[in-house]
Amino acid sequence: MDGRGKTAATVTLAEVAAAAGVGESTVSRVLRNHGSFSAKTRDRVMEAVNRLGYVPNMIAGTLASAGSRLVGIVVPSFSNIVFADVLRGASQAMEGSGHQAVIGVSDYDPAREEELIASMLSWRPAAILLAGLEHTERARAMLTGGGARVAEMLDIDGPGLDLVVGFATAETGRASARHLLARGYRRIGYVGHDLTRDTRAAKRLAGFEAALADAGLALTDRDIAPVPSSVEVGRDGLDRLLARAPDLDAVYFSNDDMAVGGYFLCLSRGIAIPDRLALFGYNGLDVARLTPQPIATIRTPRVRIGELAAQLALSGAPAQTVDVGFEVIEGATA
Amino acid sequence: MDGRGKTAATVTLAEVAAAAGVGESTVSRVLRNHGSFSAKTRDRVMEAVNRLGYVPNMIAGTLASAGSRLVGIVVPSFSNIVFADVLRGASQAMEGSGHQAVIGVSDYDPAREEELIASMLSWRPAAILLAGLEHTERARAMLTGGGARVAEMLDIDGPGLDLVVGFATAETGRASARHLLARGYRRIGYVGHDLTRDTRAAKRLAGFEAALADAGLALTDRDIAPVPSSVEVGRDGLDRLLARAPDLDAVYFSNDDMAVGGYFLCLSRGIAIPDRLALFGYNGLDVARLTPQPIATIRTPRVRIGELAAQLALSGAPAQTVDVGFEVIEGATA
DNA sequence: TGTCCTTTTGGCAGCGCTGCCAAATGAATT
DNA sequence: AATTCATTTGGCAGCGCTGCCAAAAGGACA
Repeated sequence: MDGRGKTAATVTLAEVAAAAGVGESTVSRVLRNHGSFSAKTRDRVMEAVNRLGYVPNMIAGTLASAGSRLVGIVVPSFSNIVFADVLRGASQAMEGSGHQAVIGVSDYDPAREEELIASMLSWRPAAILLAGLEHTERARAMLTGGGARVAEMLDIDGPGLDLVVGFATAETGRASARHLLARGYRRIGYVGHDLTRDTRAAKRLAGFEAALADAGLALTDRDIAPVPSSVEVGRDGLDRLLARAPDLDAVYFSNDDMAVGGYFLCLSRGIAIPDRLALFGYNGLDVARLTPQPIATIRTPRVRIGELAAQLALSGAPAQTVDVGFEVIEGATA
Repeated sequence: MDGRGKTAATVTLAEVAAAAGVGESTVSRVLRNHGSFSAKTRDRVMEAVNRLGYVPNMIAGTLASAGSRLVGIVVPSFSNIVFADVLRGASQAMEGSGHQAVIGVSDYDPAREEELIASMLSWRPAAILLAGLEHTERARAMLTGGGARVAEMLDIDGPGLDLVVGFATAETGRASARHLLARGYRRIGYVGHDLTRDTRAAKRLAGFEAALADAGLALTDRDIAPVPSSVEVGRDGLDRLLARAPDLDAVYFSNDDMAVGGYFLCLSRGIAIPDRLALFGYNGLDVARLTPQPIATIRTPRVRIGELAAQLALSGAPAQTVDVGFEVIEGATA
């Protein structure tokens, strides 16, 4: 009554063994290419496998051998290209090694992340990959249980649970500020999105402000919308900001989506970039590189991060923190 | 020697049962809130669960009960927002119902998709969600096995295996052509990306050309780059196309990323839109809606498609094809 | 207090596979 | 032909959980 009609009786390894006239363990060895068996036996087994359309049952295999080939990945969002890139890298690394990704979306909610971690752990994954270092107390406790390797990605500003692969998040904010200061900008504003959820954006801003403070300056004004980042939010945020502080000479955006929105606003309004107003983003997004004036931003090796995290976690590397660095893209908007 | 040290001995249900002084099946019933048990028993069990930090083993549970709570999803790419949206919708629908997504990326390669389907099937998923209707013969055969529900998403132009949720792909191309024709454009070009891999883009173009043919017209020229779509490829494609056919009055792009690239080229070159050249995209992307002139495009309910596909597949709905439709966005570039 | 029915509980046989061990087979050597 | 050693093979006990069934414990009522 649940629509999952078991019409085609599932073929089991035992049936394959019977059909091939060999023992179960022999079939198992052949299928996993593990242990020794004669060429003749292998052919007999493979013939039976193909004839019966046998599909191995990983569930049973995993239970018997303890240790699955699943890798749990929890990201805050699918829509943000940052996580898409990280996932792509991780997928690449898992390809071939026979691992499968079980993916969950936390929607930037630590409680939801905790839930997802709990249910992933119940699949006894070989590793769990997470974004950032901030997790609930209970999540940390579950993760420290020791069952699975843990890799925290993107941010290395703090202590990790096991593997940490990323870059110095606050430092990207500092670097952005230094870039603007070096170019002579002094009346600097900030346009951002929900910082309580996006803790890494908050860390960037903190770094940015720290660098300003080092130069004896402070943000002239800021506009922070309590919603997820988007092109639209960036555009409207800059609009509001300029209404309040028309004499800004530069704006730091919480990321490139936001900055592109700001850029579009300037285009529409005929605001000269960078002479009248400089823009600085974050992420090194494709679209931000291809606007008529490439947007000044910071590029981070996201695909590499996902790849490296998966690689290290699955290869049994010792607990460590890897700094993959970042790169300031000068662009033409600052 | 593989780094997956089982330091913390895994707590089993039997241990919880012993600690709580009840039988195993009682613990199982309490944990799944299934069957009957007294409030007192429940408290005793939960206390033991929390004290021991018990994490249920889904692998064992699934094996015992036959029928997993995993849902396999194969998408062509992570980077394309289309699939990110579909995944988001599917995730939403699975949330709460206790299902987990096992996700694989085929990179638009049917052979790779087949491999992924095979390995997902070995996890005995409750359902498999796929993009499009084109699959290898062997993939179709495996899917028809009956073990899992199948939902093919995004495209409904053809026969499906089980559930099909999407819209008429070729018709989107037709609608785009009709829109341009109705506005009086006659010298129309096409800028596209690798059509052998992206079969849905090919179907759109076929529909577009069919509608032109109905009006006694044909594409004036086309530029098809044998690479994945991107803003850059769209920009460069339009550049080449205009070099060859400077008198075009409108261009149809394979999608919005490409169209945004074309739009940026026009901005840089000072090409007046839409008077000198009209642009038409596909996808209804956020960024395309927010350019100074919103790009004419077609919006498809992608999140809804993922959501509906997962919903139907997991609720045991009968095999069917659902047309969720699409919408022409007039924009300001055509 | 005894009877009957409902609710609650525990025991245990699998689910399909792998890992271990012992047995069988074959090849090489005396 | 007998012995030794390496290779190949099969049997079977779990892995941790669920589903079934029978047994125990309560409750209602006579």
